[in-house]
Amino acid sequence: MGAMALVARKQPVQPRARATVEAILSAAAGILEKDGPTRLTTNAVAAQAGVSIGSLYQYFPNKQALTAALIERSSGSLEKSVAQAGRDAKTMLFEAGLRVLVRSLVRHRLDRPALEHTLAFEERRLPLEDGAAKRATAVMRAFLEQHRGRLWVSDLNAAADDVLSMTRSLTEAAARRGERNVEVIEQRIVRALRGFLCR
Amino acid sequence: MGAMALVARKQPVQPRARATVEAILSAAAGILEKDGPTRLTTNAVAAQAGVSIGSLYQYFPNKQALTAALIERSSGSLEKSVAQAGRDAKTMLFEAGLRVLVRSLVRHRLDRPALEHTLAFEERRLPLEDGAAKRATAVMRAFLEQHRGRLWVSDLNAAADDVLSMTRSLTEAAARRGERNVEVIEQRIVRALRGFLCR
DNA sequence: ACCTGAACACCGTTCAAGT
DNA sequence: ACCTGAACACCGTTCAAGT
Repeated sequence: MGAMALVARKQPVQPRARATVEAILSAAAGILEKDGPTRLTTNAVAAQAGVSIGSLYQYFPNKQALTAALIERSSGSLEKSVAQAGRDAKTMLFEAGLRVLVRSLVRHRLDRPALEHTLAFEERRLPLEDGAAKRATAVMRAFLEQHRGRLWVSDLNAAADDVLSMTRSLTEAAARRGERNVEVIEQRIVRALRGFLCR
Repeated sequence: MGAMALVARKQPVQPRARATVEAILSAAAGILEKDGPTRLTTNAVAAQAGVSIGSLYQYFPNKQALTAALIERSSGSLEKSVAQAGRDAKTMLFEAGLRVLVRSLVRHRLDRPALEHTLAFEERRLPLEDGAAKRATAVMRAFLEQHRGRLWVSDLNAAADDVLSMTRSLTEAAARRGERNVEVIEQRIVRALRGFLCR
């Protein structure tokens, strides 16, 4: 029994192996982005990466572990940029700080909308402890705490969660309509968030 | 070639056949809700519905058509309740009307959160012309139009789209945290929407 | 340490045969 | 008109054999 393993089975140590893992991950990302989860087959990934199916299973114990690795990679890069935005926001007034934080979220999502949308969906289904995603929420929470005085909300954790949800869904809705202007989207989201949080 | 068929292959005419289709659909909904899309296999659906796999394929040309049917069913019932809310809202002040509309959306989503979440995700991937979902958006658009004077927005279609997105994501976030109090959730969403739309 | 590809169980889908 | 289940191609995963 035991929960299914979702972490990499073994770390690549030689450069050749690192290249293999890299090729597998970017092939998976490409397929997920272009054709969606249905077409993400381990055989297709191995073929597109130019390695044998056996090599794939040497580093990933199963297909879900592949997706999990993509999620970790994505939320890792998100965490980085949100953390930086959080540091910048510390010395700013509420609205400017909020805008900087929102910008980092919008940029991340708008970078590869189709891929990020799928990953976000899978993230909720996979039993992974996504440390990076949690830390991104914590940054938002810390920002809200700093401005608690002007906020309406009682539960800061829930509020940070809601802020990320709203930002995600508004970014996605905009991307779906074909909007690409980060500033316009960002301004709209900040307005929605201000209405939600303040007063 | 040609796009994959997503509509029912043939309509059941005899009562026995209608019962078969009904059993298939509710088995599919149950599996999707309980175990998620990965476990939704045609064999599992047929087994749980108590019919042979051949019977399933008599009414649904492929697995996606099954999901498409669930989506149609869900957005059909959503449309109904949103349309009613829209009629009620017509004679109300802005805020009360908005609340009534939001309530119908929240209720629908909170009814079977896991199922609706999966269906919403699949809906974006499937090339279906979802008339009911579009009509639900149109109801919201009409409501916004009625109160255009007090709104900030320029593009009413985009605004209606955003309102539905925000409502969905905030409802989902709340459901994920275990919240079940419709009034509390509804009030929070209305506040966010007011901030987003007005001024 | 790393890679390969045949092999097996299972899933989507079809079809010939039934009532 | 409706139902059945064996059959086939394909996908996830393993494993014995290689460098």
